[in-house]
Amino acid sequence: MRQQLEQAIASIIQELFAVEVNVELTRTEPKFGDYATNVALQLSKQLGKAPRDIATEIVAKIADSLGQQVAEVQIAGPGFINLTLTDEVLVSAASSVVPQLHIDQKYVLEYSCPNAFKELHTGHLYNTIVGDTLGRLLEASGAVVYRANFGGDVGLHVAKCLYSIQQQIGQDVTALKAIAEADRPGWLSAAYVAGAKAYEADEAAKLAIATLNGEVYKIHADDDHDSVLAQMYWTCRTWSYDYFKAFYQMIAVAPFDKYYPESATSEPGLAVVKAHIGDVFEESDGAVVYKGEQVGLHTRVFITAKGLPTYEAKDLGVIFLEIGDFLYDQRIILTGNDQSQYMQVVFAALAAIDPELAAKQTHMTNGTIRFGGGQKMSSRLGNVTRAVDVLHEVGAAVTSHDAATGQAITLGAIKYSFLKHRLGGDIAFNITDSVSLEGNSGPYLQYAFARVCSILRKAGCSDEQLAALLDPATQEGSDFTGFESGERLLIRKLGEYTEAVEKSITELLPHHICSYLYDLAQTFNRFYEHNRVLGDARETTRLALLRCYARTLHGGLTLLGIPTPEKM
RNA sequence: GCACCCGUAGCUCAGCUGGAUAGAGUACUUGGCUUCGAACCAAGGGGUCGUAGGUUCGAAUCCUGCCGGGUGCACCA
Repeated sequence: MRQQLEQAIASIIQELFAVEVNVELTRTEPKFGDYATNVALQLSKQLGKAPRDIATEIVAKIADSLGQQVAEVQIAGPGFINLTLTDEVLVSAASSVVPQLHIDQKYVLEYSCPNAFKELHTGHLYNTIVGDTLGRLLEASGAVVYRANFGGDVGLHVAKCLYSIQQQIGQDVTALKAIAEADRPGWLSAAYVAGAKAYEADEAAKLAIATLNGEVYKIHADDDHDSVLAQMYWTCRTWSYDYFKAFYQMIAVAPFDKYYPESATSEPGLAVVKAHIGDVFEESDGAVVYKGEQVGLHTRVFITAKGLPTYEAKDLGVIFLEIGDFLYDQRIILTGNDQSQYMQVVFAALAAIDPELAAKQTHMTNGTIRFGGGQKMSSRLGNVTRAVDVLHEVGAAVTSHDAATGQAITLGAIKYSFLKHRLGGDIAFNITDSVSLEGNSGPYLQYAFARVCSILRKAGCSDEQLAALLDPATQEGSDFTGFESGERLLIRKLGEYTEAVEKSITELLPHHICSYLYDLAQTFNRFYEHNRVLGDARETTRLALLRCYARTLHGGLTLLGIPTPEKM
């Protein structure tokens, strides 16, 4: 709709002044109209005319030729052209359709990426929720999305954990069977913490852990599933992955299509780097490095002097594994923003190896979660907050009638409080504010939805009708007639849904949808406060507005991955 | 030292491909439920958009310097 108008105005200008111009219609305050454009101001210098004179000529033509869509057109201020749309256009714009911007494009989305044998913390929680939502946005816009999860299943952290386990159970693998399923994550985590402590405090332990580290690599190299250590390792690795999967299920995110354990990426990573020593990489002090300075970056080691692949090489390895597995058009990797310069070097090296593949890479970053007082959580400081703790804390603060609804509200509160911020910066997470059911929060929107459902039911809408209404596949009807001013504000706001979603999809920034939905809910609440629906002479039109609102709110929340209970 | 990100109301944040009086939430003050769900709505105070310049008809938005905060810079992940 907007694009159509923009093009129409562009061709009017072409006709009048013989200039090519990109007309941009922006939403404007209701008192000015529905859309505004500043083309007249932009053209002023080029045409050597006063902006208002240019606007006058354009406006006359618009009134002439766009009468079907534009009810009113005015010039305001220094030369803005303000358009007021006809009611018919407003109605047709108010659909909860998601623009199909990525039809049949294949995306690999890599996010979450926890290390096996370790606990999921708040950073994983944030990253996972954002990654999941980006996936939903891409899928809704027609893309095929493969979700990949790349995590460390080898390395010092694993050895520390195994060391502590050996201290506890010796060589008795069967002792692992005694640990109840529910206790496994906590038990592993405790083992890691104990192992890490021993590593710091005890020289003998440090040595033993270093040896274990090498042995774990050997388990992979030999594909060993029989030795005592191997049995211990594989058992605990499985526990770890089971724990991740259970957690993802608990926070209701889409399952991952594939896990790429770090152990599987070493070999392909090493191979790629070694194949390009000389033309891309060079040897330096026994290590293989990429000299980033040549492209304005810094030098990084890809293979250590001992011949081991670093994270850099493994990251290259996973890129090649994923293109082999999925033949993607685009790959998006989401990590903490502390990795942004690191990733630039990896991508620069990749660009030197395979420019075409490098062009398909996008690195997106999320900031750090900070808790009250701006205090950063870190495992080193011992104040790291586990992801499950956040769930429990928020869950405890939610009061609800039944468990399922309580869980929905908990997830809504957490997800929304993460997603509403522009992606990239650090965010302050305040448990009290996030569960607060007032203001710009997930529960506010959930409540708004439950409320409109309740009204629709009262108006005679059966469960089946409601379900059909909320189903995106259902064709939207429109029994609207002309609007009163309050109704018009609501239908106008409903029409902005598609634009907000489009913005979120093209920029891969979910927060635009959050802002929009909050705005929408507020607009509705204002409308509802001042206008009677049931039993009113305008009931038919107003109920149609309510249905459209319910559908839009539901669609938006679902797109974000936020549960939409119909009662709460 | 070099590089990247950030600095908007007391607090938490939108707005940033330049455009009309800089917006929300929260907190504070006040008003509105015998009437469709008040987890709501309405009203009020609260700002030199870090700072100094520059570009422009026009800057929170673009450029430069400075101040303040965060992060990253060779064999960890």
